[in-house]
Amino acid sequence: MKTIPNISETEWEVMKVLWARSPLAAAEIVTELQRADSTWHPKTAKTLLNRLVKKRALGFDKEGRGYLYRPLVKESDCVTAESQSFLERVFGGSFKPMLAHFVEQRKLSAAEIRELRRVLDDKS
Amino acid sequence: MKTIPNISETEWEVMKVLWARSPLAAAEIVTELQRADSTWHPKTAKTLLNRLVKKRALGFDKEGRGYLYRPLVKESDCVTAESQSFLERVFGGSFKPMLAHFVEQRKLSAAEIRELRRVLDDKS
DNA sequence: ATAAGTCAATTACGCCCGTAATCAAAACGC
DNA sequence: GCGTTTTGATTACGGGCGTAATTGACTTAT
Repeated sequence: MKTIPNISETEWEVMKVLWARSPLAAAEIVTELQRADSTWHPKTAKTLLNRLVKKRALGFDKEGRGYLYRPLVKESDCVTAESQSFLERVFGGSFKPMLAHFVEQRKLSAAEIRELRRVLDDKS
Repeated sequence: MKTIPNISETEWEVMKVLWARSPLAAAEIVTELQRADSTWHPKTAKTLLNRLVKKRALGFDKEGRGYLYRPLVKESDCVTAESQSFLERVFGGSFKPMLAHFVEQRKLSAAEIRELRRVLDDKS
């Protein structure tokens, strides 16, 4: 059983790039990060890549002069872990209050609610 | 507009106690924390109380020999902030995939789904 | 009034995180 | 072959966090 490492807010951005497309070289990852937020500094990205490799969230294959990075953990597993932790911490683990909170707080339109209901219908 | 301070995982436990009942003295808070998790150490709790006061999540009134602590931020505001951040980070801010994920991953019973549907109905 | 107990304030410490800069090694251009 | 560029590795540094011990002030019991 592989345990999912803790992935910080900023690290998550890096993971998202690689979950969307991999393997990628460091330079490509930086480009991709900057497309979403131009303030990304290459050095910072490199540090995060190293940390993610160290915590075994990413792996790499040597490719000529550089590395090609790829995820070692599945996005869905990270999403599940993160969601569990959030639900537990904020709503004591119970789903209904969470749904109620989001529905309340986001003042959804009738159309959106219909859409959400369909999500439930699909699963019943 | 008061900005909600960042409240860490462990600090959140302390806040929950005071959101449930306040004001409380430090000793009472410790007792309450230990009811949920007996490994809580009083010194640790005190450190967290200090930090929460410093970041203005808690306030206190002098009461004789000690303090009575009380929240300065509303639970609902913290829940909203935390939920926003989570939704943004993990699901790119869109609610439907989040609902789908939870419903999928938790394999809810038909009865539970009916209950959830009622939450939606109440709001439409 | 002095000792002992009770709190709160201060200090500690190692790890994580955001944000980089510097160093070192390899490749490429000439 | 040698300097320049690329890119990975190491080092930096201040702040947050989890976990607590130490110190200091005030209270209380003897």
